[in-house]
Formats: sequence, C-alpha cells, structure tokens
Amino acid sequence: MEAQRDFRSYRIGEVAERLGVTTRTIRYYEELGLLESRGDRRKGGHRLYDAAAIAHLQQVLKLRDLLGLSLESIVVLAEAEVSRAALRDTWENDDPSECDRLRILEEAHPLITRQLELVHDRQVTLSRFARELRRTLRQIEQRRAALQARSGAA
Amino acid sequence: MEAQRDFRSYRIGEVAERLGVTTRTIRYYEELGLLESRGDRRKGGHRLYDAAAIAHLQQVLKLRDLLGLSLESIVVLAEAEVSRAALRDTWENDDPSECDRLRILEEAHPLITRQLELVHDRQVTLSRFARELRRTLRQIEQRRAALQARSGAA
DNA sequence: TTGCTCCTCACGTCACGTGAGGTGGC
DNA sequence: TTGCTCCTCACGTCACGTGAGGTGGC
Repeated sequence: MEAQRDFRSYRIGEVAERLGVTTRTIRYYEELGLLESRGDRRKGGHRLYDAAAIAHLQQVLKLRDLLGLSLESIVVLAEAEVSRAALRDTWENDDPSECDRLRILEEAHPLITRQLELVHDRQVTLSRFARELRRTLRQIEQRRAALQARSGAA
Repeated sequence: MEAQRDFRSYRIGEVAERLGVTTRTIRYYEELGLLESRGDRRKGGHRLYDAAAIAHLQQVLKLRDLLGLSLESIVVLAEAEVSRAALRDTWENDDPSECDRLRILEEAHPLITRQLELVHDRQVTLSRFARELRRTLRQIEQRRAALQARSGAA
C-alpha cells in the first residue's frame, strides 16, 4: 500500500534546497522554537532532519507563504503538526499509550480545522479579487475598442 | 447610472483607517515612489488623497496581502493602476489626446493580465493546500474512530 | 589530503512600528 | 484658544540575507 518509508536523515542544505529556502531560514525557525530541535546533531554539530521534520517545515512554509501568517501565529497553528509528527514517529516504535494517541489526535483536529478555515477565507478573497480584475480588463478592452472605432470613423 | 462621484479629499488618517493600515505605511509607500506623490499638500504640509489615490493604494495592499509580493515588484505591477488613475482623473478634465488614452490603455492591459495570472496561480496552490488539509482531517477522524472502537471493545 | 558543506557570530536589509518633539487646521 | 490630527526625524523590530572566519565528514 504505502511506498517504502523514508528513514534517511537529511542535512540542512539538502532540506533547504528541496523546500526552496535558505539554510538561514531553517536555523532562524529553530531559534524561534518553530522546529522541534531534537538536538539531533551528529558529532560535528551538524543538524539532521528526517522525513517528519521536513514535512513539518513544509507545512510551516505553506502557512507563511499562502496565508501570510506571522511566525508567531504559525507557532500556535503548527503545534498540530508537531504533535502529529511526534505521533507518527512513535506510532510503531515506542508504542505510546492509547490515551496519548487519542489526546494528540483530539488536539490536532481543531488546529487543522482552523487552518482549513483560514484557507477558505483566503480563497473567497482571492475569488473576489479575480472577479474585480476581470471586470477591469473588460473595461479596458471596451474603451480601447471605442477609441479605435472613433479614430477609424474620423 | 454611476453614483455621484467622490470629489472629496481625505487626510492620511482617514485613508489609513479605511484601508486598515497605519499612516506610517502610507508615508513609507510614498518614500518608495509607490504612490504618485502629487505634492498635493495643503499649507500645513498635510497630505491629501482623492478617490483615485485611495483606490490605487488599495490595489497595492491587495497585491501585497493576497499575493505576498515585495514592494519592489508591486512598483512594476501597479504602474497600470497609476496610469489608469491618471487617465480617469483627466478623462473629462484636461481632455488628453486620443493617442494618450490609447497608449495608457494598451500599457495597462498586459499588467492587469499579469496580475490575473498571479491570482490564478495562487488559487490553484490554495486549492491543493485545502485538499491536503481535508485529507489530513479525514485521517485524524478515522484514527480517532478506530481508537475509540477498540477501547470500547476492550 | 582536498573540497565541500556545515557551524556560529554578527552586521545589513526590507517593511514597517513606535515614540519624541513640534506645527497646523476645525 | 483648546484638542486633535498632522508633520518629520529616528531608533526598534521582524524575518530573514549575507559575508567572515573556522571546523568537520565523504
């Protein structure tokens, strides 16, 4: 069913390139506590990221780019992702209690719902903007046609 | 047909409140040359804005908020609005030549088209994001149901 | 061993926020 | 005349950009 899971670790440069940001951005998010800094540094102090961490970062970037949220509000809204990532991480390994699983799921639900609401609001606003632009475009075309007709008749 | 046109002049504080920004933002945009600084200052040095100027500023804010564009790229994309505002301003007053009118219209067209393209791209990306969030939500609900069924059976 | 990528400061920048101190119009 | 809004510096902040100088893994 599921493709082979990705257990590789990625270095910060690889992650940055894949997600279209600079390494500075990733380090800055870590400073802010946006990324679960798992202290997963190899000997040289190099940061390492697994598939779950990358997915989480990608989610943060979407909230930033598509909704224009401040990093402060993303901290709140992306808790869901952290919990879910933690859950996914340990789902089979550490075998968390069913209570823990349930708790994480019930915390994540309203946060994902909130994200979906914000996306819908933005979709509505964008539709209105698009309609307005099309109206402007039609107006321009009509005026141009009118001008050309007049100069042709003169 | 058209409601009575608004020939009033507005002070910077009124404009800021109407558009949901601070006066600092408006002054900063003027510094950057984003607003046609018409030098329309009354004796005390107070800035004044007419309906066209307000519409233009609103367009700039939409490009910023909805598309996340930098002010630098907005300068380019919003030229269209400046030209059209200028045109609208003088359409009946100064009676610009037909050549001027045509030129302004033909410059504005591709810029508005470009804005519409950017809006469409963003709409597509947002739709994908929404679909992804709905899938996540369904997953959470299914897992929760599964957990509750199991604990109920135990 | 040689690059290449990583590391930590640390100052610069963009888009404003936020007073300080002063002048001007209803 | 009294507030209220406006003005211009000018420093602060958020979210990074961009080197400087140095260490570490394939």
